[in-house]
Amino acid sequence: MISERLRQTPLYEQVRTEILQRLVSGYWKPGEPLPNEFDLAAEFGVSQGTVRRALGEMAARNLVTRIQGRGTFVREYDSRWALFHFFHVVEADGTRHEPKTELISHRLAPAGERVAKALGIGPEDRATWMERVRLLDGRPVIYETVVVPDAIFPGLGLVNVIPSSIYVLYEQFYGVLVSTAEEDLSALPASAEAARHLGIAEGTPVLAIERIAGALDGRRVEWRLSLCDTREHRYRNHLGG
Amino acid sequence: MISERLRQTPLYEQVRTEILQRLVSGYWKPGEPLPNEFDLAAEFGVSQGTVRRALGEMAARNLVTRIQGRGTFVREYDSRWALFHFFHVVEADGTRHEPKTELISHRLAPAGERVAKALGIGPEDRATWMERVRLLDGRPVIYETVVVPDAIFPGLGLVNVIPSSIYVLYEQFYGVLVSTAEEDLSALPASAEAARHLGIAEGTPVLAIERIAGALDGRRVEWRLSLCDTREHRYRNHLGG
DNA sequence: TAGTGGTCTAGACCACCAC
DNA sequence: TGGTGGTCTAGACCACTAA
Repeated sequence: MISERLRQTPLYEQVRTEILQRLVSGYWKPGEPLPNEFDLAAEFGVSQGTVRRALGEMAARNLVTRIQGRGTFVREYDSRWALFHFFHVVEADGTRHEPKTELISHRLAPAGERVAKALGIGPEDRATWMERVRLLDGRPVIYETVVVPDAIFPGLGLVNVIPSSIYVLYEQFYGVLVSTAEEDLSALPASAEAARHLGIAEGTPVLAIERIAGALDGRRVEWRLSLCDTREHRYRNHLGG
Repeated sequence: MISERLRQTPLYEQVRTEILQRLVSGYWKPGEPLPNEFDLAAEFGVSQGTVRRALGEMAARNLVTRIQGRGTFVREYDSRWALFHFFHVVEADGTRHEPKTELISHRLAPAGERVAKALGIGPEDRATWMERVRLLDGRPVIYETVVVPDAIFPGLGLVNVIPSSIYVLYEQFYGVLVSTAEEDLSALPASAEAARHLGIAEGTPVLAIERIAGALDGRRVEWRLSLCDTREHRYRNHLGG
């Protein structure tokens, strides 16, 4: 029950926050339908229109999916959405292809200064380190290092199989839904290691994407450094509109 | 007057489209207030709520600014908004600074194959070419080439002064409001020319941002190639949320 | 105080889906 | 056919701005 009339915050924001907390807490799980608007309105003690507004905003943020005639559903992780939202690799002609992923290494180790600072944890805190190569048409185009805190993903460093879409793993095994990312882009000469994995000469310019991914509840859950060979591919950004 | 009840498209979309066309056509000019919701509703033959929804969506897309107690205003170009929306240069520590701009050259010439293809014009069509350097703390960090069709910006190639924020010029002198951008990012070795302007060694990796900017009415109005020295600065992207 | 946008409600009707 | 979300309306009241 919401409906405190002393409110400084609008009712629809309170409703949105309450619904969000239920998603975060797992009270409603990905893929499940929410109660309909009238039931939610009755439960929260507001009108249907207020619930509608809250749900509409959540749909705009991709937290729920609304389907006319069927209902409102907790968003399931869609690898294509992620791929194109967080990783817009395109061919020179603008077409998009889904890269394949090969896991190179995978271990438990301290986070270290740089990652710790990015994720807001201690440098000695344990984390799972993964190295991967992404391939397009069988040729390596991205060499990346992914680091996640063991406190948030316990045991991930010991698992045998890491699926290609790691964000699906985060969601389905740990209930962590990645919803935001902050990326810092720069150009670097390829290190010896990166050059080896990408099959290019050491010192070749590579696009470096340092990403901090955030979960629904605002926690920073992943640090990632992607080194991209952009001689034949581009990283695309669409802004505005 | 809208309100055709045979509609396939919702009324609020028709209202939005009609208002957008008035912005594009200059019927309402940047900075000017729109009529209030009731007057617009009466003019279009819809209810206030429908106008409200149309305006709310336009506010979300940054086309108008709504201020409680004052009214709804046609958005004026805000250089800071653009800078951070289209060009998020950040220091290593994440702070943002507005770069200064120096115009290096400025001439009228054919668009050429690459630009013509990007802008959807003919390679022989005339265009204004501008070269600029952007500086942070007096040091060059970005060397960029900006090309715009003479058909859209007639005489720009002959003007003496080009202001630092070129998008303000587009808007105030030509009524062209840049609202979208598509960017392709890659890493390149600095050419001799870029190296000279950036004060770096030839072959140093630079971040290349090839941008096609779109106007409110959907026309592609600018092609731009920015070569960024990212040794001490980053280009930041915020996704999701 | 008058006028604006912001919130909230209540209810009608439509479009779509599943059964 | 019944239930869902989508659109649209009408009207009340609030919050903010400006004169």
